[in-house]
Amino acid sequence: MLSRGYTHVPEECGAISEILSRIGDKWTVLVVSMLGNGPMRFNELRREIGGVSQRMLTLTLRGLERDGLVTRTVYPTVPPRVDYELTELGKTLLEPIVGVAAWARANRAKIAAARVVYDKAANREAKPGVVARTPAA
Amino acid sequence: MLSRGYTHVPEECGAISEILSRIGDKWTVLVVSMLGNGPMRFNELRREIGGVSQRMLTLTLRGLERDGLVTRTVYPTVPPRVDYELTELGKTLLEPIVGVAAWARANRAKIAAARVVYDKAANREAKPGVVARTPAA
DNA sequence: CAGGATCCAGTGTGATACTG
DNA sequence: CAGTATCACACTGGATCCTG
Repeated sequence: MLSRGYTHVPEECGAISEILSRIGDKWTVLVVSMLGNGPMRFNELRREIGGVSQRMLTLTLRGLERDGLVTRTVYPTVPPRVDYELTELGKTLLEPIVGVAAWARANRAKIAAARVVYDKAANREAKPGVVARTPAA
Repeated sequence: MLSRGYTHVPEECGAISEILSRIGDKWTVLVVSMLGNGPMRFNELRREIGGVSQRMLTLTLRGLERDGLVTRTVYPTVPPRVDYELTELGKTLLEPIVGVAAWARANRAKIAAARVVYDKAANREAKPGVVARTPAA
């Protein structure tokens, strides 16, 4: 496990961080996951994901296209039809991504519990008798 | 995989998305990775990571602590000494995280190349003869 | 249907200065 | 050493309106 001899290369950190924040944005993982089931149209994705604005879905897809993770296929029909599909590179991303997603799903309860504990402790030590942090909500 | 019968549960998406953006922020993955090598002190982390502001490192560590992923141990000496260490839960996160990090490291060249191609194409069709997008940088 | 353009609010991030 | 406090700012993301 990372043995002990893990060599930290600062230069790589920048690059990796950048990619990480790409896939760490609000919709990328969701979109890639959905596309893992096969090609989808724009509004199809929009419906399935739910809660994503038109703008953000467009931006997310553009970004993924730019990074060579999805292809965008336009059928010049009327009304227009656009299919999005994972590239081979995109499909390889699927595996690590579902790994993280699985972890998140498996551990979100523990995390939620940890937060409750932490917040409670924070409130106690904050200033006993005074307002404290959580504003009632 | 994801077989075809992947069931999309919108409720889970919210929760997963939230966790994803937690670990998808700018420093979390880096910090967890470093801590994977064993406990570290505040400024030790700061130095090793490089480029992280004091504020952001503090915020990141607080967040991880709140989520039960790292422990914070204060030694009441002078000068003060604080050790950060992964919890058991934190260590389980290490595996999926290095999976993604490995993917990022392995494919950043392809991504960079894809961007060049995409941007070049975008520039050509943008307005032939005019400035175009990349602002010189 | 797909998505471009605009405007606006929230917040994530950083620089700096100060403290126990 | 290990923070906290404050400010300033860019960027993310959403709502809305418009077009081919």
